[in-house]
Amino acid sequence: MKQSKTMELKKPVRVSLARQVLTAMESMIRSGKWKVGDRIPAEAELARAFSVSHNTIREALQSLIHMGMLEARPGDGTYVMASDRFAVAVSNRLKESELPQILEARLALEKEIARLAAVKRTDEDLKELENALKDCHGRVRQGIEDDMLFHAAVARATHNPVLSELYNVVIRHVQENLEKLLQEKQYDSGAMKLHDDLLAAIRKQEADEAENIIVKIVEFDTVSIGGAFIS
Amino acid sequence: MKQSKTMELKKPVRVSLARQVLTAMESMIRSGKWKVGDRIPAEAELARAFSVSHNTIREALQSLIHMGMLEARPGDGTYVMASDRFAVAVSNRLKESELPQILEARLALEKEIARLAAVKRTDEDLKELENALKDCHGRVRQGIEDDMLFHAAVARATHNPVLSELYNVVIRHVQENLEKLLQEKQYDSGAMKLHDDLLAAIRKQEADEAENIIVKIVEFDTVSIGGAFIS
DNA sequence: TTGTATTTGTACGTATGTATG
DNA sequence: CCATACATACGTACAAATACA
Repeated sequence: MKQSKTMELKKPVRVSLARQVLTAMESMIRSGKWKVGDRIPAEAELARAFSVSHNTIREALQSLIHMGMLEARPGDGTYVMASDRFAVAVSNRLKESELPQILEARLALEKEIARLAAVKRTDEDLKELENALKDCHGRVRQGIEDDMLFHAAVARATHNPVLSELYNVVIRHVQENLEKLLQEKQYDSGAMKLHDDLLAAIRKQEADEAENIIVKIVEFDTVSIGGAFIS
Repeated sequence: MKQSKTMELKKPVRVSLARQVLTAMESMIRSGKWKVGDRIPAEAELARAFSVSHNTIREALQSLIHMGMLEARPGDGTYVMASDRFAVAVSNRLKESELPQILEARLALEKEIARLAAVKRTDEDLKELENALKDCHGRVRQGIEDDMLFHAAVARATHNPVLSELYNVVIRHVQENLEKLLQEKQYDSGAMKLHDDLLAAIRKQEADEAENIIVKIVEFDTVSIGGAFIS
């Protein structure tokens, strides 16, 4: 009875000061003016800079803190912890999920990403994929990290930010779990040849083939994790 | 040099009052004590209820407001707008995305969801799917809404909350776009027979068949939207 | 070890704008 | 037009935690 009286009109004409400060700070972070790890100016200084009160600054800061983009350290300062609220929110959700569920989500995204990359890749994408794969072959030690970068490059080749951003968050969690489980054990990706095959399929723009290869790659990672669990 | 002085120890012993209030409020919303659409108590009342200051309450409220779970209406009150911060964050990200990209994400999720539902469905899941499909056949008018509920039931049958929660957000955006584009036009889902086929495939636990059917269903929706765009 | 400055955390009070009846 | 209730904003003060000399 109260919400839709005259009409279901939105009237965001009025934007609170705290929200203005919040968006200003968020854009400072997104633009890189405040980088991850930086300590931002003290509340009093920000209040002077924005010409608003201490409490207004505090409201904006607390919002960013609660959503995980900033961290306040009493007696020290306030530090930038992340640069993307979407990634933070998805990451927090994944943290309270089981690994098998995350791996299923990864497979869902990765299969379609492989297909789309094969269909939509440009010549520039191919260059980047070749470079990423070269890094994989070069270093044996940091296999997992380079492996992730190659997959991220494939995701970028879909030219679909929704899919690639989502995938990046998911694959980061998978990577962290892989690192925990296979600490000393050489990663040594037996999937290395499969990566060459994947690049070849994407180059030929063969979607079905790309998907089949990705399935094998993900299966490889999955049994690695599963094996580490059992043994 | 500053963050890891003695050790990289976490010390979550100290939890700010505002954060305690925030989590308390968030659990009130998640638990359903504060439902979507409800007006929550005034700030002064909350301050008394939680035995904290007006500003502390305000900090917690503003955080929930800024992340989209609450909405403050001056001279009126504060209302609950959403019940899940993860869903809100994903939804906000989708709002600034193009429909084709959202549809690609939907296809990625839906294909794997169909496979997993076929593999993992229980007899209880089958019951729910049959009921949801019955509703689809019953009403012709609200085709889109019931259609969405059936797909949501399929997602639930995967028993993977990550996938199903993500899918629910995505499909809601697709639905809203469908409704906008096909307002008066009867939805009349030519995909209706396909839904029967999908249920049959899930019943037989045939993953490949379920995936193939889902691809056809999504294609149907996609051309509906595309056609509406062109004409 | 001690003390001091800095910074965040908590709290109260006050004034103003805005919607409702 | 007035009274009420609520949100918004500011100012101030002090407490607690940390850094650094």
